[in-house]
Amino acid sequence: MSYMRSAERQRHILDSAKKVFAERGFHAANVSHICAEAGIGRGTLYLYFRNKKSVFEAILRETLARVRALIDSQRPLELPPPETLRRRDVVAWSSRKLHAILQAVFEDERTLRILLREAGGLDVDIERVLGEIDDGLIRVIAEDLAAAQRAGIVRDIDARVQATLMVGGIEKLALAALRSDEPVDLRALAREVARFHATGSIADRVRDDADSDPGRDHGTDP
Amino acid sequence: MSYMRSAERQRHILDSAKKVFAERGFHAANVSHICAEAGIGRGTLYLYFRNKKSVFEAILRETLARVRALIDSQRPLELPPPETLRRRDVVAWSSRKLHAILQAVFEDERTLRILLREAGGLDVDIERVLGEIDDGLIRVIAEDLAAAQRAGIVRDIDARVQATLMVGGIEKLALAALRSDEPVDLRALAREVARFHATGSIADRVRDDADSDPGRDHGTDP
Amino acid sequence: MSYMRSAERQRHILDSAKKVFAERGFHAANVSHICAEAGIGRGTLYLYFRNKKSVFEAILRETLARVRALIDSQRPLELPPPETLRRRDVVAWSSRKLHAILQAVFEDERTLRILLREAGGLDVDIERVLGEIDDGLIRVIAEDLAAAQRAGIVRDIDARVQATLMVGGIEKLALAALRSDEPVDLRALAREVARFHATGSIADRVRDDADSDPGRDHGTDP
Amino acid sequence: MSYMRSAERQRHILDSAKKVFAERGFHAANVSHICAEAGIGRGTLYLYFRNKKSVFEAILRETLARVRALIDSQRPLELPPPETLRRRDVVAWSSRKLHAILQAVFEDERTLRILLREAGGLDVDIERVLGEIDDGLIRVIAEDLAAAQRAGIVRDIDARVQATLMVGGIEKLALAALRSDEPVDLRALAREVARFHATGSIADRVRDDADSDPGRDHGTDP
DNA sequence: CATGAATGAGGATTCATTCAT
DNA sequence: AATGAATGAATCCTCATTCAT
Repeated sequence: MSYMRSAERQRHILDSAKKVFAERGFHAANVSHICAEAGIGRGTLYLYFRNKKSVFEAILRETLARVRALIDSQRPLELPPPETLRRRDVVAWSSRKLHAILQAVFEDERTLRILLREAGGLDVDIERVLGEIDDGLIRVIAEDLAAAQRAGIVRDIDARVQATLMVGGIEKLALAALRSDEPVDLRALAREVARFHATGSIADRVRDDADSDPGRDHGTDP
Repeated sequence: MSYMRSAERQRHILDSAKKVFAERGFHAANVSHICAEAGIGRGTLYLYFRNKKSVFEAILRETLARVRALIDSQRPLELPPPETLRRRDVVAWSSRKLHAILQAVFEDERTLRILLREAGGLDVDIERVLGEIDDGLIRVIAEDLAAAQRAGIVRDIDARVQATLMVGGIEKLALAALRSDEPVDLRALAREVARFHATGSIADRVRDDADSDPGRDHGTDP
Repeated sequence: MSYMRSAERQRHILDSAKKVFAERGFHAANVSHICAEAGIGRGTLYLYFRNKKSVFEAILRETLARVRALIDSQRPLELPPPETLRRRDVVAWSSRKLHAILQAVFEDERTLRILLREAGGLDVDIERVLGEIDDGLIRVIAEDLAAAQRAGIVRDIDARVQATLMVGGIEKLALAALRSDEPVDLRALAREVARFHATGSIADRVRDDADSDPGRDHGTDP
Repeated sequence: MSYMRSAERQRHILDSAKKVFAERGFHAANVSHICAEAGIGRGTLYLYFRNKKSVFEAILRETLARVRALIDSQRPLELPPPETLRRRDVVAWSSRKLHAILQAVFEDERTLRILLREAGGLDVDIERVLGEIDDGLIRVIAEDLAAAQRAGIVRDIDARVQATLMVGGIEKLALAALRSDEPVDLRALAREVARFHATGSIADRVRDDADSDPGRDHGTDP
């Protein structure tokens, strides 16, 4: 491969590496695989990255950077009074918001695959970055939830826990899709999660807690 | 190490391996580490297992076996009519149920750690087992949800998706705990998840979808 | 190669390595060369030594150990009064003494070759060991010289400098021999050096410094 | 780096290389280090030298050239009759002569360091040059010694062996100085060696070999 | 002439697995 | 059955050298 400007080439290597890491995982991916994919000599990679690990880290850091950009760009939401909204509006809005966030973070399916499959067992530096990505993503969602709480749209629950549950749920759905080699439709996932989390699963026929009849006390384990 | 009958010894190796895998992850764990932990010679391991991978697989298969046992032992739930229940009863019941399941599957923290951190990047056989565990766990929960739906206690939503979200959420919470080296309290996690999923997050002040004012339709993306 | 007891095998590897290092020098000697010479697999070497460098260091340390043993075994010499000796007796005695020392240190020609050819450019740890060997060898000789001084057999000169000169001289002669692929005859070298250092090179016809005519002072540089 | 004529630049590279080689030794010195020191691009070095080895060789050959110049410029010494000299005159003269030679050969401390530390373990071509330098240096000194012998100032000993011993001694002293990071004072070294070699170390109280009393036989260890 | 991006041969080292004892 | 010494395939990385610009 002929000359290529430095930044361009680094980008190219990163993309090739992303592909290889997504397909094989960190350990099964050899430096040789990456270089072959990038169409470069094995030594060339080391002009742009300190070692294999740092290529991987660079990929993760790009994602982390996107997450941070998201955090930085976040403005306190301007929300209408709850009385003017219907539940389906909230779900739709929340779904769109979620989708935007997911799209920004999981840019492409390869990134998604890498993030979902390399949960750990790697180097400690790498685990930290993975943790920060998780953390940032959860925080972004939690902040929107908190804003919605202040606006009276969302119940007064622990926003961070709620956000963690949403992220975990989404990732699990995505992982299932990846496992069956279906393409992952982030928009659909976002919609699904938004709906579930908004509505709750208990049927209306169940009585409200405030209801008079105390009945027998639940909650003791069998 | 003194005399030990074959089955006993295999058990012992498995436990030692579980400890080592939980601490270091599959790749960083050497056969030497495992044998040292088990107090046996390196050759001995190969009398009981075909290779390193199959030790790991055996650990996962034990978990899978527990999941399957759970599936097999599952009886269609006998549930009271929804009108006799209050929401908090449902949450409490669901929380207990969930906890029982999680406890059965994630036996001990080591297993949990292994399952959460080795999401992939490993061998294809191993990934399949991981997938089956996930699948089974989700199915068990989904079936209970379906039963609750039939009993009119749970809304008519996609039980499998709901179960997936719950599992994903729980695991994400657990992972966060593991990352900060806190012990994982499965009961607390189960309670949290049960509550969130039961109730939903939209505040009561938001109008019902059935409400008269049609307004313009929000939220359906083109 | 079949089983061999640990100490024996380490010895065997060390000998093979000594041969290879002597022939090719540290850098040109590959681990593969050493293992091929020893008739062992490449991994086996690492059961006995941490790495290539430490094999080399072990060889040097053996020599250092011999030097130290020499130092420890050194007893203050019992020497006859100088008046009972003739110069040739002193030379003969000194030559034998020197030879014994050289033989103890430079055990075999391989060791000699290694020590003479790897003067430096290597790792800092290794250079230190080389320095200590040099130092010890010089010290042993210097101590004998000092004893001879106390006995009035040797002039009152700086014993350490004298010893350094002797060692340097011997090594240079040996190196010249090695370069022309002659076998090194340590006994002959010792004799030569002993003679030169004993007698001095100025002819008798040169006047003694004590002689009357003071003349102008030659030789002290400004 | 600004414009520089070919010869000048080659000179500049050589000087930079000398510095780097002296500091790090041949193997630890990278082409990159040299080029960085010289302030040139890595490719440029190859316009002036065939490869890394030939840079090193060029440095050695410069020294060899100086040695040869010394040989060529050597005129048979005009020496006064020994009876007109005192021993201290001889030492002083010999010391100055030696110093002049050493200075011419070991031009600067860097050269000295390179020559002393890279005794071997390198390429065969390089070893030959090193051998020739040694050889030439010894020959120059030997020839002066021979002249002094002819003039009756120096005893009738093997001049070449004597010269080798002197060179070896000097180099060992120099090496010790280098090891302790002291600057090497060639003049002092020359003086020391001249003195030792002139005088010899046996005390006057030891009887002359010519003495009548046959005494006991020599050569048996005490 | 000068550059430095690109290259890939070469070498050290690790570690799962085998097998003689 | 148990061992652990021996193995060598596998892989990362360095760095002298080339060559397109």
